[in-house]
Amino acid sequence: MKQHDIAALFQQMADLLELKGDNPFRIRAYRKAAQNLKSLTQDLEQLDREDRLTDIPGIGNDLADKIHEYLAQGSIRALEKLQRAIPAGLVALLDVPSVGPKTAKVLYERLHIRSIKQLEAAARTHKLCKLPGFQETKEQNILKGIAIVHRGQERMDLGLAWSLARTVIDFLRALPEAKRVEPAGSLRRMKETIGDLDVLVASAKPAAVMRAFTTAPWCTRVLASGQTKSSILTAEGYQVDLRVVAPVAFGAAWQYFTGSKEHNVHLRELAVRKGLKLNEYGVFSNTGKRLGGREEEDMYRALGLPWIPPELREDTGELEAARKGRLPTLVEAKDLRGDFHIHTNWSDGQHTLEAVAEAGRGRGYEYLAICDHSQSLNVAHGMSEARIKEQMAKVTALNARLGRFQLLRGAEVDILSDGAMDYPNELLKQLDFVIGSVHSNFRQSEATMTNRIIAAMRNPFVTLIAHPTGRLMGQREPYSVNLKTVFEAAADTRTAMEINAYPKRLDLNDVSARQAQEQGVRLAISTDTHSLDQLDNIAIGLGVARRAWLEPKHLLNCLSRHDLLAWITHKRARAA
DNA sequence: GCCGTTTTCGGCCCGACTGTTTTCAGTCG
Repeated sequence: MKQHDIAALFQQMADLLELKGDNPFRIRAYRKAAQNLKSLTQDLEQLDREDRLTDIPGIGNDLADKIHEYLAQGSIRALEKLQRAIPAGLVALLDVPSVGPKTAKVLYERLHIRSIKQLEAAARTHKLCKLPGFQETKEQNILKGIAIVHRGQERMDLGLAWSLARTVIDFLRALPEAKRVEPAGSLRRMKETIGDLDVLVASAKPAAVMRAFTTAPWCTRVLASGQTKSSILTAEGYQVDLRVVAPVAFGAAWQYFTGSKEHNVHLRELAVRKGLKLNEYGVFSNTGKRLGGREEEDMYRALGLPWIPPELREDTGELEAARKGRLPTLVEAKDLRGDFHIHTNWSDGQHTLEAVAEAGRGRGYEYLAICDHSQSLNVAHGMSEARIKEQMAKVTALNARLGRFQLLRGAEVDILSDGAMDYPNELLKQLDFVIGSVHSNFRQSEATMTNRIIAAMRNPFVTLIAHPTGRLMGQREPYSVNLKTVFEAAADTRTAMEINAYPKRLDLNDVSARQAQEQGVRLAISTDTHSLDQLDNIAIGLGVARRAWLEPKHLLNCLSRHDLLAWITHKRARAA
């Protein structure tokens, strides 16, 4: 994906310009452009061919030229010039908490430090505190910062982040001084990974809340502690930021603390143009009169906007949509009538068909699709043809006793290296719901992998392509596949694409799912459940779907069982 | 470097916390 490469280069240029002490607004322009490139759902090379790169928000003539230069020649001269001027290691110093561009510049100019290793050595031998503006404390803080870098704390996946957040939130909600406690930040926006947790409390006694927070059992180190804001580290090394505000300002603070930063900057710019000022305490007129802030809605209403769901607050068009009254009616939990991609102990799941059915009915679903592994996937006890026929009979018998809630007879069928399915069509046609998945030969070329998946979609009995990129966050990179081409074929063949809700997968991701929807593809959120507690991950997948601007009409899960089966039959009939 | 229902030039969000300060710069989100 070229746009991601260019986004990274623009970020790098921003870092280098920062070290150089360049115009901060110019630096911001590079960062903003990088951000917008990452969330671009159009084809960058096509925009370039059509000379429409400046249609991308934040891209003007200058950056358009640089994008074109990279696409044509694979390099950007301006970046190379910067790289020659500024030693490579210097950028890495910015990773150290408490070291910003000014500090890094002094370190380089005075002590010729150009790597974290050199910085650590200088700090340990007390060379830093001899520098102007440096003292013992700053030297110690730099060493602490280096320790944090070395521990290399990875971002939390969304599942882990929510479980930690629940611990923190439950603790704070138990405090008598806390009137209201809510998650904020990227956690509330349901970003796929979370750097640190943000929690907001409304209280008339902030000091008591702060004291409880910084002495909580899961707090092992206090990074900062003030009247309204504190940061701590948990034993696992995760950072939690707490902000305490008066109840009258709760909405303003929740809006501010939820972000994203880009959304807030844009929102505040709109406010300035209207002669208003937004901050975390409220919305104010130019005479300083307070116009609101108790509820989040106050902040948007003052600008003539409807409330914007947190998952959309990424400055990727939501403010313009809000202004025009075109915000999507996002899918909600209550719209979901079922889940697909459920494993049982017939392959590598933990629970019986009966237990799964009971859990599905207990959640108020209309259906669950039982999709155990196919014969080739030996490591996951893939089912032989005889065995899946046996399972189908079992499901049919079970359904007779279930009533309104029903299990769908399905399978997660391997897409073999050549694009063939791992069961013959005579068997597939007997199933209600067929998932096609790539579980082998991940290293095929992009063209081969793309054709392999498209071949599966052309099979009339394949309903859904699961985890379409194969990534496992922190463990396995996505395989090479041209998603745009895949989506074209998906729309053409009426094959749905999965948003896999397993927290380390989450593919399609938010940007790709939005792109798929824009190309007319139907999507499905499914949990890939192997043990019953994982059915709860539907909330994580729902977050991705909402970040992708999806409405109920875009999702298979929102169809009744009757309409779902009709949708599946349509593809099969058309192929016949 | 971008951008315009004030503008093609002159703006560009806003505040908390820290450290080293006697009024503020740097960093962070």
